[in-house]
Amino acid sequence: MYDTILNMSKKIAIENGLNSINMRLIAKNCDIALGSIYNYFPSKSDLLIATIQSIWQDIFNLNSNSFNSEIFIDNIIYIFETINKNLQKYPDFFTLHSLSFNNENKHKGKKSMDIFLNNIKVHLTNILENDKNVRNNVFNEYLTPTIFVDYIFNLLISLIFDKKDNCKSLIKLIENSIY
Amino acid sequence: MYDTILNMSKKIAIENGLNSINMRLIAKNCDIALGSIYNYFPSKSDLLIATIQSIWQDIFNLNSNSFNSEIFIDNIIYIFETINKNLQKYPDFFTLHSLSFNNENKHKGKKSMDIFLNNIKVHLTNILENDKNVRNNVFNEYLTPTIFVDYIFNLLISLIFDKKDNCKSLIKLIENSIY
Amino acid sequence: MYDTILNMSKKIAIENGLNSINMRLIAKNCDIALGSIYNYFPSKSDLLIATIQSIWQDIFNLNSNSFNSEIFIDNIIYIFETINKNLQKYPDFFTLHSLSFNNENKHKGKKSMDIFLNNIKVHLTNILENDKNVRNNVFNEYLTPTIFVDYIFNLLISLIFDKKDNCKSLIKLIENSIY
Amino acid sequence: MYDTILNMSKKIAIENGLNSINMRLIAKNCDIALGSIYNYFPSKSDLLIATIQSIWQDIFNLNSNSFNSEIFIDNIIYIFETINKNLQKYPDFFTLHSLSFNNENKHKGKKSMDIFLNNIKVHLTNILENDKNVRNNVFNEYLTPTIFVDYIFNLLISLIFDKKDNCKSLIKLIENSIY
DNA sequence: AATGAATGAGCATTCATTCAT
DNA sequence: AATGAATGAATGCTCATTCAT
Repeated sequence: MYDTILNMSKKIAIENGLNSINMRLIAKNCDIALGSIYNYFPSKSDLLIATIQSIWQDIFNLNSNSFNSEIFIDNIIYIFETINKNLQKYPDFFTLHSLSFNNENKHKGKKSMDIFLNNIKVHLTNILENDKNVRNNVFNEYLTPTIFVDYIFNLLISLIFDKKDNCKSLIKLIENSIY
Repeated sequence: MYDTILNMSKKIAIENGLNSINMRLIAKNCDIALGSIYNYFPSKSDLLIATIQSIWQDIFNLNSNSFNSEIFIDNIIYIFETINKNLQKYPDFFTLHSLSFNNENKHKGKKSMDIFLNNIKVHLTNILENDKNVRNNVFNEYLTPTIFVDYIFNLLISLIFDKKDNCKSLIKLIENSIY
Repeated sequence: MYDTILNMSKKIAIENGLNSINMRLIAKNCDIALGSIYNYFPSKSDLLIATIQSIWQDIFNLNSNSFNSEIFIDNIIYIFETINKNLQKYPDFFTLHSLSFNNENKHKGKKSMDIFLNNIKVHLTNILENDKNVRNNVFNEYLTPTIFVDYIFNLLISLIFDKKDNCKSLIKLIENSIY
Repeated sequence: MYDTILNMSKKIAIENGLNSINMRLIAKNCDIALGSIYNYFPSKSDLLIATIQSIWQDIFNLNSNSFNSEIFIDNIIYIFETINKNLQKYPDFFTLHSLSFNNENKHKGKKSMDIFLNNIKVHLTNILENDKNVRNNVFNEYLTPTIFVDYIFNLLISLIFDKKDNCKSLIKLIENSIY
């Protein structure tokens, strides 16, 4: 039941945007009583947080085991392709304009999300730091490996959102930057 | 009157977030009648679009004349600093969690915004293409100057949102990438 | 419109008790839109307070001018009869089990009510203190005229609530006590 | 189990008011299943009635044996002091704004309550009627001993609700009235 | 152009009660 | 007897929009 509700919430979010999620609609589409939702999610806010997290999990379904290369650039390609593959489950994903939390839920939701994404970033940073192909003098006190990974991750997400089918331009940028 | 309404809308948006904009509140704070707003903005949606555009304009208040250097990197620094300066008018800007449009308004609003930002990007691209310090083989069929500018712009905005007080890490990235 | 709503609220309160007041029912019975109520009463709580106060006012519609006797006992009779007369407007008054405010509204509502009732009590106390028929040694440090008036008022209300058609027993008690 | 539920209901009623009693909360605080309550109390209404009666019983825990004086006034003092002592178990008693029943339960609940209180009143009336210190001509066809006891009882309750620590003013009133 | 009262669909949330296990 | 998930009517409140004046 928990999953039924959550999946319906995800479905609605993806098809019509987060703002169109409302408890009545979910109940109706799940063919359950309105009150039943509250047995599993104490408030709409909680359901929203669970929904967003679940969508992110679906899309960023990468476990550390998957990073099978010691070459930074290969991992980026792997991530891009995995995400794109995962996104096939979400053909309407891009009407989902904003996966960010609103002000109230920011504190509750943001934290667990950041931890989740951070694991990937830390892993990437480790690989980058041990990548022997990186040329000298690429990093300094301002542009650290951590910040560089942040930047690349940021651009990667943009590519995804822009529905690019490859990340070759980003790869070229990385090559220019560090190899 | 148009401006009175628009400015109040901006004020509310910046202080409390886009979602807290509502017609009644604006009318009340402007000391005008609720119905009067509709003489200037046919719907809330239109007011929202105008509000967001105006905020962006305030923040990206760069006219092409301002780009006084032929060095790409100098223009980036100039943009970063100008935006940061403009932002001093908006001390609560960052409670404005999302400046994006919702589903309905997406089509209406996104377009004019893109045109606006595009002017800056085109200008930057021109400068980049004529920057003689750029090393060879930096661009290819995937990573074009246009796309590169997109990327840098993207990262620039991130720095702003993250309240960074300088863009030295981004400059270093650019140097690594193209000089 | 304000009065339409208030009167309907009073009607419902008197016929079915305070707890059966709800915004939808009032709107429906008034043949107006639910939202319209909120143009006049910002919240149910405010409507409730206004309702209770208005009922009390209707029932205790005594102005100081009406106290035309210098004899304490005559005023008590006058008050009893006036209230009973006013109550004819409220044949179902006694299903209104409790006219007290709930915890939340207590502070807001109780104050103005107390001021209202207090005026009558102060007036009665004045008359009592100047009533020359009162025998000696009736009051002491514990039983002051103010407290005595409180007591008598209290019993008067009980008589009203018990639908007594006269207050002769109370008069006898007063006579025993002070004359 | 019956008592566990009843006591929890009393606890909640006294700490937060009758209106905050709800079946879920009681079940949770008793660490039993929601449905189990219904094995002992067929409806919330029944639980409410039992709760109110039990609170009254706790407070008016006077058995006839306790009336050990033949002097009416001594019994009043005894009742006042006993009630005040019993109330020490209920430090938050006075947030319990109304111990009366709502419309539906009125008929069911009021009756048994009245019988309970009536026993005390009858007893007091007996004592009053046999109190040889009572002066002549105190009672007549309107003010009977029964009604007088009603009055005094009424005022006694008021003193309790007003958190008075003694009933000396009431005693003085009684002395004035009948001795 | 200006006004602002009226509208009413829409929303989150509560909670007594039922009933299959 | 005990359980607790499921129910769904009920409720207070919001707010974009309309329209007669």
